[in-house]
Parts: sequence; structure tokens; C-alpha cells
Amino acid sequence: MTARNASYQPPQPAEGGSAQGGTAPSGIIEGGIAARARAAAAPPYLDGLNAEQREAVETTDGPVLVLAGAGTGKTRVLTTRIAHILATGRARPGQILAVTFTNKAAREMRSRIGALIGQSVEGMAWLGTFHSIGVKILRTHAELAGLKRDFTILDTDDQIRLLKQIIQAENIDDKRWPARQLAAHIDGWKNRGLTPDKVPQGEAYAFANGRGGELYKMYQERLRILNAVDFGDLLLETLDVLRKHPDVLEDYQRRFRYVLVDEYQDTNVVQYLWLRLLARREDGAPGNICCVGDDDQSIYGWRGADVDNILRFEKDFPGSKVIRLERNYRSKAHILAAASHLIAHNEGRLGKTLHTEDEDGEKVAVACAWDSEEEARQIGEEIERLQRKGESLDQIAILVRASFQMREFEDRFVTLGLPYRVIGGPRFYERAEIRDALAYFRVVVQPADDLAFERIVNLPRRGLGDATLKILHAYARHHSVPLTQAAAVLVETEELKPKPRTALRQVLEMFERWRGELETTAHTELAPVILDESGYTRMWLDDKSPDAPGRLENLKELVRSMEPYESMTGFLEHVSLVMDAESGEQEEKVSLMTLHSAKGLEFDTVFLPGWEEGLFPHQRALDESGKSGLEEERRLAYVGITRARQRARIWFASNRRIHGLWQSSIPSRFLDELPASSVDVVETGSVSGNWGYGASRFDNRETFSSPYDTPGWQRAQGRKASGARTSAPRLIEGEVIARSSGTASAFAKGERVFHQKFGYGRVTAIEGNKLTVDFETSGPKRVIDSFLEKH
DNA sequence: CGGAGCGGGATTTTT
DNA sequence: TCCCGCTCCG
Repeated sequence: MTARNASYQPPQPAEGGSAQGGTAPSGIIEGGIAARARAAAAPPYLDGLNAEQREAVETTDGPVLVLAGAGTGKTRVLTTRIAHILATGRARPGQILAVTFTNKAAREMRSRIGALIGQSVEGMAWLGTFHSIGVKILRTHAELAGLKRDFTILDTDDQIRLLKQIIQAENIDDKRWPARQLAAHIDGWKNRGLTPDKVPQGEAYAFANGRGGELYKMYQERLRILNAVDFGDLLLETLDVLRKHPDVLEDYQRRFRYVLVDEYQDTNVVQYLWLRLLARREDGAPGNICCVGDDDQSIYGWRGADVDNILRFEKDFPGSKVIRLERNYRSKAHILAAASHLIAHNEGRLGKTLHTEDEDGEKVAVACAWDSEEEARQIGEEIERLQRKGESLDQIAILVRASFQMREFEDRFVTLGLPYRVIGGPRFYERAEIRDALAYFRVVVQPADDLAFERIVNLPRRGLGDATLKILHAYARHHSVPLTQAAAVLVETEELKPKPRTALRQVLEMFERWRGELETTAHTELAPVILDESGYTRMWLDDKSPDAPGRLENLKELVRSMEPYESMTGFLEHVSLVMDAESGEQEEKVSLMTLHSAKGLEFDTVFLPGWEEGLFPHQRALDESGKSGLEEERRLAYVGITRARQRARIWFASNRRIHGLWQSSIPSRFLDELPASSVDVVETGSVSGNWGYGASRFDNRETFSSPYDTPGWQRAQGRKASGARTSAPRLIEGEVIARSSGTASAFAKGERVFHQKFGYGRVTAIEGNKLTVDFETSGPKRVIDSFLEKH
């Protein structure tokens, strides 16, 4: 343990991330002679860890679950633990399996381990995302899965196009049974480890009158023919190989002496099965697996994550140790109190009590705006105020529940000239022009890539329309050959009309030429040549739409991004797994993102707008998943609040436009669940108080027998019991504020009415409960009848 | 082949 | 209301 320490450097203060500031607790605090003795000999990388963190680092053997609350130094523990395992000679870098969900997390871990042990971590070949490790294993044993080693990885877009082809080939109405939906089913099945033969009858029946399972099977067969896999397969097929080939499995079990898992609460069933298999010793006992996670931050249930995995850990891994990290190093006390009190309303949780030694700080502010426009305006003003006080815009974030909420903020920021960045929007590699360019590269490298070939044969237009493609498909299907090969045969026959035949021959010749040049030319030089010679660049140059220049710019950026890769193949492999591109911005900007994409980030100031029933908690989460949906929404609220270091400001608007209609809204039940003692109700002048809103709405109880007796929950139940959401009266503390008639409207054409937002007007048209009213001050608007009063 | 016009859908997102 | 994708027609 000591001999190697010399080569390791003291820990660097963690950059940004979950930096844990202040003084390091010494061994004395931990107490006990043994602890002191350990502290005396402690290697420098353990410096600054608190007792629990240190325990999590040093308990290397057997299964360990580290319950790491928000801001408790989770990444630090994970990386230090790896450094510790390496430093003490327990394993070599290649013997540690460390999995994350995102590439970003994997990158961060890699760089932090590097900083910790003061050297590069190239040896850590098995640090990566579940998917990248899946690919690695699957490529090695491709033939065991009926694949060739150079299989292609389809992204969601390819997947849907392929499914659509299958649905259409089966003469199923793809309008009634959209490929997207089938893709969602298939993903769901794969997430749960279900191969086509294992899909429960009832679920298979849910798509296309019982043909779901059959279509899934056909899809898998088609993938085999294409020598391709989708994202789900990277996990499921790998699992299948490990299950069916004990010798292969044993090989990996022996190799991975230590297994570490980040964000364990986000794992789905396949990932869980995968880990259980890999982290088992040859004698069947659970191996050295360390899962780090926080059940309170499980917000991906809707995409297959199974919170039960973390809740069940102790049962799954007998003899395991559970370590709780409860000291928060991020937020001021009031923020932490608000978040803790809120999340305590959830029933299905392991339970943690976060605490901080930091001062109280500002109370969490709750403010009300008349409508979403005013909400954006007020927040904009507050940001300018903070900016004047010297706060960095980089330290300010607005976290919304749904992306449509972003627009109003963007509009406002543009008007104010306030620099902002949207995080998590459409990603670089998902843009059409990038996907087109990549399709060209894919066909060059892999002529059998039918999906890529189809995407660009006729882009730019070459006169190779549906008719030609149909002939190609027929031939390819009949002879079981890829489309390019079918094309090569068909250009030599009379089957195609002269025009398309020449065009097709030219396309094939181009690809042949580029393929030859790939041998001699650097991929970074060839890429622009391909784009130019194919006419693809020309296509955008000739395009007069306003976004064409931007697309050309993106193409240039794409070529630039190929630089670090040694070959075209290497680059494409990277792209298929890492769908993000780093952009090096330096200007200070406010961040705008959804609550989901905020997980793992932190800011001094966090604005949380849109805390209204129906939006947050989102109605759909409640309708589709009931209580567990509500609890996941509440966890999302918890994630939101705990992003803040210094101040959190929650907003709700009394009126919001949803799908073009103005709807009145009521404050979120989550506001009821905040502790009065840590909240400040902010008077915004005009309207707060209109709702009788005040301290009485907050939760004054220290404890609750059941969280489901809060006013918010009761209200929700009352609403649910009375049927459809729009037909039930909406209540605030007993007062009816809106009533929708559902079918026939109580209003007549020409009638004079009053609306709380627009004032007086006259009804000009009626469509069910949607009325068009010509308002005296603001002109004609479409509104729901329930917000109108007769006058 | 390309543009207009229509209907349906409109949480959250990674790989 | 707004946006996307598909169909239909010239």
C-alpha cells in the first residue's frame, strides 16, 4: 500500500463538478484508535474525504452500495476508489470494469482518475458507458451472436426507418400502427431483457392486433441480414452471449476483479442482469461490485430504468454493505431543507437525511406571475439584477419541466440581449445534413450498409426515385444481397430505364473511386472530396432557405471533428456511440435546460419556473403511471432544487398557453410540500395573493403519517375520481375556479363575456368548449369556455 | 420530382 | 397554435 504511493499526487481540487470545499476532516473526527492509525498512514489521495466517503473508498471487497445523496461527492468517491484499488495493487487498470450511462460521465471519470493518480489512464480499457462496453464485448464474440465483427450500429432514426419498411412490407397500416410506437415497444422489451420468443403474449398483442411479437422477430432477422444491431442489442445480445457461453462469461468474471457502477438508480433490467453476471466470482459468490446511486434522483423510469434495482440491492447481493453519504457539500441549508422536506413525501425510498455544515443562506423563493410571459419577463429582470451584482451568467440556470417552456425564455433573452445557451437540444450528429454526410461515409466504408445507401442514393436528386428503389429492393430481397450489390448487377441489365441506369452507375462508380482513395488518402482529406463530388455540398449551396449557410457550416465542423481519429472507420465507430460533439464556448451565458438534463450539474442560482398542476407534476405522468409517476415527478423537483448552491427561485404562472389555448392553472402540489420555515413567498406586485397564496399553503408539519394526506394529493384524487381532467371542476382550497362543460357550451354566439386575462369581449364562434372571442382590448383569441364568465 | 395542403400530435432522453 | 410528415397533384 505504501510502495506505490510515491508516484501518486495529492488530489486536485475537483473542477466545477461536485467540488467539496473547505477543510478536510481528520482521522480524529472519524474517531477510534484504528481510524487514527489508518489516518497516519493514509495515502494522499484519501486526504479530504469524510468518514463515510473514506469508508466507501476503502471497503473494496464484496458488494457495496453507496447511497450518495445530491452533492455528497459521489464522483469523487468513485474515482478515488479506483485510484485506491490501483494504488494498493489490488488490480491492474485492465481488471477494473467501471460503467457509466453517458459518455460525459465516462469522460469526467477518466480525467478525474488521471488527475488523482497523476498519470494517464489509458490502461483503463473497461471504463465506459454500458453501450460502449457492450460493443467491445460483442465485437469480440460477434460470431456467437450471429454477427460479423464489423457489424454496424443503427441509431434510432435508422431503426425507425427499418421498422417502417417491415410494417409496410407486411401490409400493415403504418398510420394506425406507427413505426415509432413499435420501436418504443421493442426498446422496452430489450430493456427488460426480452428476446422475441420471450415477449409476453399480452404485450405482443398490443401492437397491430397481435402482430407485435412477430414484427419484433422479423426486425431482428432483418438486422442479422444487414449485419447490424441497434442500441438495445448492444446490451441484450451481449447478455445473451454471456448467458449461452459459460466459458466466455468465466473469462470476463476472472478478468474483472472490481466492478464499479455509476448512477445505479438508472439501470434497467438488462443492465442489472449484465452486472449480476459479470460481478460474480467463479464460485458463484457475489464479487467486488460497488454501485453508486441515489434512489431519490431516479428520474428515468419512463425509459426503462428500474428503481427497484437499487431498492433491492441488499437482497440481490447477499452480504453487501450499504454506505450512506449524507453530508452535502453543495447547497446552503435552506435549500437543502426545502429539498429534503419535499422528497420526504415519497414513500418508495431507502431514506437518507442530507445535512450540511454550511450556513442557512437565502430561503427558497416562491413567486407567482400572471402568465408565462410575465414569468419570463420577471426572471429575465432578476437575472439582470444578479448580473449587475456581479454574478456570473455561467452560474445561473433555468430548469424547465418541458422544452416548450424554453421558447418564452429564449424570446425574452433575445429581446434583452442576454446571452444564453440551451443545453440538450437537438444534437450535432442528429442534424439532417450531418446524418446525410455520415451516410455517405458509411457507404464508402461499408458498402453493405443499406440504410445509409438508401438515405443518400437520391440526395442530391439524381432521378433515382421510388420506382428505381423498388426494383433494387426486390432484387436485393430475392437474392439476399445488399442494395449496392443489387445495384451493381442491375446497371448491367435492361431492367432499369436508361436514365436511372446511368445515374445509378455513376453513383456506384463514385463510391468505388472513393473506396479506392480511402486506401491512399487521409480520411480528413477524403471527406470534403466526397461531399463535393457527390454534389451534396452543391445542393446546400443552391438552397436558398435561411438555414442553408448554417448547414454548410455544420458540414465543415463535421470534417474538422474527424481530425483526432486515425481512420474513417475509427471516426464512424465513435460517432455511432457518442452522439455529442464538444463545443468550446467561452462567453458567459445563462443556461436553459430541462430538469432531466440538469441532473449532475450545479449552479449558484437556479430558477424553477412552471410549478403548476398539470405541467409539474406533468399530467401525463400522473395519468400513465399514477402514484409512481407522481413520485418520479417529485424526484424531479428534488433534483431541480438540489442543483442550487446559493439560491433557488421557484415560479408559477396563473395562466399558461398550452397548444395555443390559454388555460388557467393552479400552483403545483409540490409547493404545498415545501417547509414553510425555509421558504419565502415573494411579492411580485401585481398578482400574487390572487390565489389566496401564502404561508398557509406550506407544509408546517415536521413529519407526516402519510404523504398522501396533503391537500395536493387529496385534490388530485378528487379530480381523478370525478373522471376526465377537463370535465372536472378545478379546485383551489375549495373554490371553483374553472369548469369546462366538455360537450355543449353554455355560451351563445354574440354573447358578451369576461375573461380573467383578456377582459371583456364578444363570442364570435363556438367549437365544443373552445370559443373564439373578440376581445375589446386584445382582439380575437381562442379560449376555453371555462375561463369565461357571462356579462 | 417537387410543392402545397392537410391531419395529427404536442413530456422527459441516452446510447 | 405550431410543426412535422405524408399524400396528392401538376
